[in-house]
Amino acid sequence: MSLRHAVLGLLSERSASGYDLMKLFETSLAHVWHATQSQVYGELAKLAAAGLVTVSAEGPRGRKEYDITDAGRAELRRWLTETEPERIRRNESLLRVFFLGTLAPSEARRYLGAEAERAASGHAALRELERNVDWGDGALSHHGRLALEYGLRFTAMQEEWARWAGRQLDAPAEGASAAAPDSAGSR
Amino acid sequence: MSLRHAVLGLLSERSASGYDLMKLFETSLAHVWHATQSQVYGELAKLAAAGLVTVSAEGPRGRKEYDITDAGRAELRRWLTETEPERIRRNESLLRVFFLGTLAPSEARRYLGAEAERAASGHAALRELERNVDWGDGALSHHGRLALEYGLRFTAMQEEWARWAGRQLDAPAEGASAAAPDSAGSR
DNA sequence: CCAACCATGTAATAAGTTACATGATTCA
DNA sequence: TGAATCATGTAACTTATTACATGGTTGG
Repeated sequence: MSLRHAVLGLLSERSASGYDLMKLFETSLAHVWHATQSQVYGELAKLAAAGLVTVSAEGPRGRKEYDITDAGRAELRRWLTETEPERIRRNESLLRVFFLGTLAPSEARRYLGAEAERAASGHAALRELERNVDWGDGALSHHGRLALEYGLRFTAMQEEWARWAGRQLDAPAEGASAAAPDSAGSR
Repeated sequence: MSLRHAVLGLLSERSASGYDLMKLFETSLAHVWHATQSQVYGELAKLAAAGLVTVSAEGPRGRKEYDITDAGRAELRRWLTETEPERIRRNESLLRVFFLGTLAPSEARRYLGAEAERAASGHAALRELERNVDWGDGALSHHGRLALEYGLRFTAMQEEWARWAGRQLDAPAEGASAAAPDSAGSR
């Protein structure tokens, strides 16, 4: 139930409306936790009912500003310190790799090439983001910097892997014995 | 709707029952696409209704063996060659990083330390898997080898990142200027 | 004979997506 | 005055999780 904690986390930095939160989900959290508008509004209502946030002000156009409560902060803290993050168990790109054998070799190579490109452009987009974000806001953007570095390393790793995997397809399919010099084993 | 394609992909290698497929989801696809038993049985029924698989045989204990049909193979192929994989947009571990500022520094450091440990033990588990899997089965395990290498590189990257991020917490919070020598920028 | 394993399914609930519906305010 | 933006919500549907329910077969 991490959407709940994502909302609490954002509100722990500053109060915000559903609309404000959506913008945060689309910018700062875009690569980390996706949420739709209907999810956010729904979750805010549930959080308010549970007493973890309150409507602290109402503005023009029916705007409702939400504040995190002490109970909300306690729940955020409990989540961060007492629960383990769920491991990622779904990766569509990688799922496809399992079934590349059903394609012609040239098609499989094309897929891995496209993967490398996607990773490279993801990397470039993060570099761009790095230059454009105004660092120095709150703690959130300070830690966001750490997440961005993760993204940079991740996309770099993905590209390298995809290029390596592409070369494996060309190499003789002799099984595990063929450890590439470039393999993770070398680290 | 990748569960559907995961099932088709597995059946493209060999026919299987729902029970057999579940074992495959728990072993080969464990780190790549998680599915529950009720999802698998439900999906098989839907696939059969759609004509993408057929019940090719019935065995003891009500066992139903499923075969992929030509329409099923066509759909698998369409998915692999004509659609783009969905990017991962949810990463709970990384979401938590954004909110580490709400914790005491020692707690934040503990979190990143635990992340490094989790990555390291994931890496070790994959190394173990690498030694125990009998390579040389079908195309599926050949490509599974590629996915395993991805896992090895990924967990290595995660551990390195978590250790780096831990050091960042100790370093002065001067903002973006403090590029670590270890940063992705050095590559 | 009984434990382990094989084997399939349903029900209830939760989480996530897509589309729709509505309207106020600001500013050029 | 009209476009862009602010702002909230609901409905229908799909996907995923958890728990339950049932029973057959095999092998020590």
